Amino acid sequence: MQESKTFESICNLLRNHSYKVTHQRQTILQTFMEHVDRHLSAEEVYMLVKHRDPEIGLATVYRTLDILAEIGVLLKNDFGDGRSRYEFSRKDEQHHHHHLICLHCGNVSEFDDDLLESLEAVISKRTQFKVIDHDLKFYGYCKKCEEAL
Amino acid sequence: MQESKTFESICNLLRNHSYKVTHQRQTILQTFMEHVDRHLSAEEVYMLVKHRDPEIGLATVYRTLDILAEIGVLLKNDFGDGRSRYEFSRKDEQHHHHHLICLHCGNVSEFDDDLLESLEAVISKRTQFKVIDHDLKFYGYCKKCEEAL
DNA sequence: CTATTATATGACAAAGAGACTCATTTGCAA
DNA sequence: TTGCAAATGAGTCTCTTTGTCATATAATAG
Repeated sequence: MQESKTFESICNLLRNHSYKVTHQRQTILQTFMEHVDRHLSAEEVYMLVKHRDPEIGLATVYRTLDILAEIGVLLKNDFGDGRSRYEFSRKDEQHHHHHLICLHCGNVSEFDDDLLESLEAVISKRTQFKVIDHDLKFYGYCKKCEEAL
Repeated sequence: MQESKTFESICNLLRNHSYKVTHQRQTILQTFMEHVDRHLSAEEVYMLVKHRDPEIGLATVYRTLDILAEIGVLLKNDFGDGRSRYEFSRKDEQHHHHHLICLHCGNVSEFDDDLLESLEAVISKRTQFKVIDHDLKFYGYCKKCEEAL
């Protein structure tokens, strides 16, 4: 079935795709796994990684995140704040979740729903567009900010 | 009711917001209105505007588009191609349309639907997030590209 | 119609994310 | 252990967008 995303399994995934498992990639992956809850940008990962190994360069972080996204470990998101943000992809999800983006603090939370499946079908029927994927974002205010305002 | 978006009405809208109606802004607006069908980027508008008045600077185009978006004439979109793209906002639309983005040619078409209204209600009920706006994009292949592939 | 003034403009610099370059280093297979 | 393709780090470069500032110009008052 679905292979659980352990550190080791991801290293194997890299090898299966002919990518070398360098210590930089391991450090970046490890760091990322310690912050699954957040939607980190490359720069943020870089900062966190620096603690563990100050030798790692920013370009390597960019390259590694790209690769992890390419082999399906991470998802690259654009929340409109001018930088890409990554999250672990949960392949077990049929249709990925939607994001709730706070206009005040920028925090991103998630929401599961499969309403879009039916909408994709409607689109295919009504238009000539073959839908492959979708991206749904909600903008508003998280509880904390809503209360503070 | 809803004021129709004529050139003149937009000029008045500018004045109402204490913006001057300069000849540059008029040229940019006029140019934009001749391409309502497309989702132009600042650079593209700049190119088109150059024909009419080669003196207009790129910064002015950026500033004007920003202003037009701010006063509700245009909508600023992010289709993930690394630049903002503008379209006329149709205030008469309760809930704005969604975009169908072709992964091959990059062309953007539109799709109307109000399914999201109910989804926003569900979110408000199930989470503590106060939804203000949403953004739904579908990625896939337009008819032309689908046939060509 | 002219003077006044705050706003807008154009040219250019600069910011910021991210991709590219290339000499050096390093997994890893033989 | 060796060989080499792949990866790395440092720096440069690109691209979109914003900032700066001296000059120009709408809108307004007179």
